[in-house]
Amino acid sequence: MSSHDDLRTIALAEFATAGYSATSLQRIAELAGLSKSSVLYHYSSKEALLEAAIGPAIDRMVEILTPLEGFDFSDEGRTAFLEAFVDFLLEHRLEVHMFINQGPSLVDVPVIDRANALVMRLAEFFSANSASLEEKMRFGIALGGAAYMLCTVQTLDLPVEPRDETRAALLSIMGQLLSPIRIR
Amino acid sequence: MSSHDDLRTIALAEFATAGYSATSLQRIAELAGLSKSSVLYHYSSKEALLEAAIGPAIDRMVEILTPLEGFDFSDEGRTAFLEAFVDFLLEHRLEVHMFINQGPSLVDVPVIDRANALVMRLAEFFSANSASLEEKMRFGIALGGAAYMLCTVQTLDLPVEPRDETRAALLSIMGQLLSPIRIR
DNA sequence: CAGTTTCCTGACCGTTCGGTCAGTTAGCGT
DNA sequence: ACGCTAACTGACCGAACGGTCAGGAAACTG
Repeated sequence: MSSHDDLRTIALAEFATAGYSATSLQRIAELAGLSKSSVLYHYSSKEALLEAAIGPAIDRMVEILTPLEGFDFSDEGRTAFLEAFVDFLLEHRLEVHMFINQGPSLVDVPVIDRANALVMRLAEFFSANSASLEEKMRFGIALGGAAYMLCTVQTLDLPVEPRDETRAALLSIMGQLLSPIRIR
Repeated sequence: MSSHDDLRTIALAEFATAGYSATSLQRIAELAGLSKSSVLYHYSSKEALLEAAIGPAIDRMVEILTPLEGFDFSDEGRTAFLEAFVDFLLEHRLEVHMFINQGPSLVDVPVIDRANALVMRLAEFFSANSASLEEKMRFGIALGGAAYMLCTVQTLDLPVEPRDETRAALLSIMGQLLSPIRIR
């Protein structure tokens, strides 16, 4: 893989696990086997590296969400969206963990503002119709909980494989949390 | 309130919202209307301030958890524990948010190691008997989700008052997530 | 072959970090 | 009046931070 892509991957992993502020360019350079100057050759600043790390995931989620806005979440398309959402979480768990847990603390960084706006749009989408307090709380728990759980698999002794089983379980849990109509 | 307690409160709020690494002693000093030297007069180091900020909450959770370990979570004491757990989350939401979301990134700090050990004990307690993958995932989502949601109330347009309603809703959601036996 | 571009580097810069220390001020018991 | 202590401060320190810059090595291009 090219140094350029290497750096993006390494930076994403470090930003997500150690935190953006706590991750130095020196650290990323060492993990990539390069000098700090080389990191700044490929990405003009630390912020540019952050943009490269999480920007594509934000764009992808916007792609998924945009055509659905305006439709009711309780429509028949709900299951299909839930599957797309869960697959997105599984594929971009590091990115989601990043802008969920560090978004509020990194305001004024452009790419983070985009991420925070996306989270707001998601919240509005899920609570589009008659959202009670509990339903809003359910959305917050589902989103923050999935982001946390998917990045703490090793700490909690959770196997990430087989992927299919993880996906099925996550679908079940998220469906239960986000379904506006529940069995009492 | 004394400067000593002021500093603890301010530091906790900043650590939880902006992150430990991203919060400077200078910043805390300014919020408290003191000089950085005064902060280090009351607390011998930044780590000591962190210990004062989240240590008591860790001790309190250990107090709640310890007498229950060894008992099955599905016993009749389950509801009582769930209520105590939810009340703990509501009272110490900033502290929980801190060591849930920054715990993995601050290893080798003694008080954080204590927090991480506590999370492990909690996980083992909840999954004491026959925990399937999905049940472990449910625990992770419940814990991380509650920590996230309770600290993102303003972003998600969630009212923190009335407290009773929040508590009841949280009890309902956490009970549904953590109950080992569910309606299929 | 010469010229250009790509990739990479060490030296260096200004700033901020956590932390130390000597010293000042104010209150309080005697 | 005195000394003692708690609260607080500015000056200062070495280290690490993000970032700049001039230049070296290698590969591609005419």
